[in-house]
Amino acid sequence: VKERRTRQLRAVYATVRDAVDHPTADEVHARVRRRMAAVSLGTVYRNLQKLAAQQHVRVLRLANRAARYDAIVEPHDHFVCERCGAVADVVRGERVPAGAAIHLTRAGYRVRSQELTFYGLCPRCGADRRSTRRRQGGS
Amino acid sequence: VKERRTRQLRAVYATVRDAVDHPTADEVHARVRRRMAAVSLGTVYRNLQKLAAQQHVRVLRLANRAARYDAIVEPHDHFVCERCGAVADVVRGERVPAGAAIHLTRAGYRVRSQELTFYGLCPRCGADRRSTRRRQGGS
DNA sequence: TTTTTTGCAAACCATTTGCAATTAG
DNA sequence: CTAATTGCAAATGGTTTGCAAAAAA
Repeated sequence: VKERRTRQLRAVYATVRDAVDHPTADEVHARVRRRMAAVSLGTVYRNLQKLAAQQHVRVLRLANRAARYDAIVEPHDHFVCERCGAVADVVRGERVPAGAAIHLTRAGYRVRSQELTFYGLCPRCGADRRSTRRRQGGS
Repeated sequence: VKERRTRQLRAVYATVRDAVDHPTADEVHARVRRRMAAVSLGTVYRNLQKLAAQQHVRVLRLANRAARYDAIVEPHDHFVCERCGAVADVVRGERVPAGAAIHLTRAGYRVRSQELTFYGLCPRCGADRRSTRRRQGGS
């Protein structure tokens, strides 16, 4: 007997899958709690890493402190707003620089994956520099 | 009166500048200590962030836990070995995907910087999968 | 002298872990 | 049944911070 499909696991996955804002473990925890009572943060972390190991979610470690989770596992990039912290998915407009990868491969490196992240200001924060709230609160 | 050029600040900067392995704050601390007695870790952190604010060093937050520091501030990418944790600089072989950036710009985002990181196995770890030490210890 | 910086230790925050009690299969 | 999972709380690891003493300018 192994690999159980617990209520908690399902809830954690559903939460990440339905989120559009790349929530942190804490945010996932808060959202899961709104649907079912008393799920511990530790359990959320454990399920999150289990899902990551199974490739059902991707872990994003951007400039920020806390890791963020993304249920879209297909290759794509991200944009991080340096003002409000929001993370957006970026459609890969053209193939990422094969040049560097080939360079590495020739030098004996085995490239397994790559991550491209853009930093700057999102439309809301870039528009005018006063009237923006710090975060789009994870309710 | 402001912005003092202390022995500690100089030592921290010199250490990062002379390093080729993108050391963590802890590693910088250890190396600084070899040159001058009793410098506290807190001071190393403070100086590191001061240098970062002045753009004299770049802070790298890769998949690992601890931040790493790089004295090369010109745009370039990195490769992270998933086995030994080593970080290597990558010469940007060809222009980074202008496509995605243009896409973002058109959508109202202001792109200020970008970071491309490759993950995989470095030559040493990829060669054979047994005889490799976990880290290239910072002597 | 005056103000920044340091050292130290405690505080913090995100994440992990040990263990007894639950629970899915 | 019984091994995997949970909840809880304590432990960890990286980084920050308050404060009095030390040292640049």
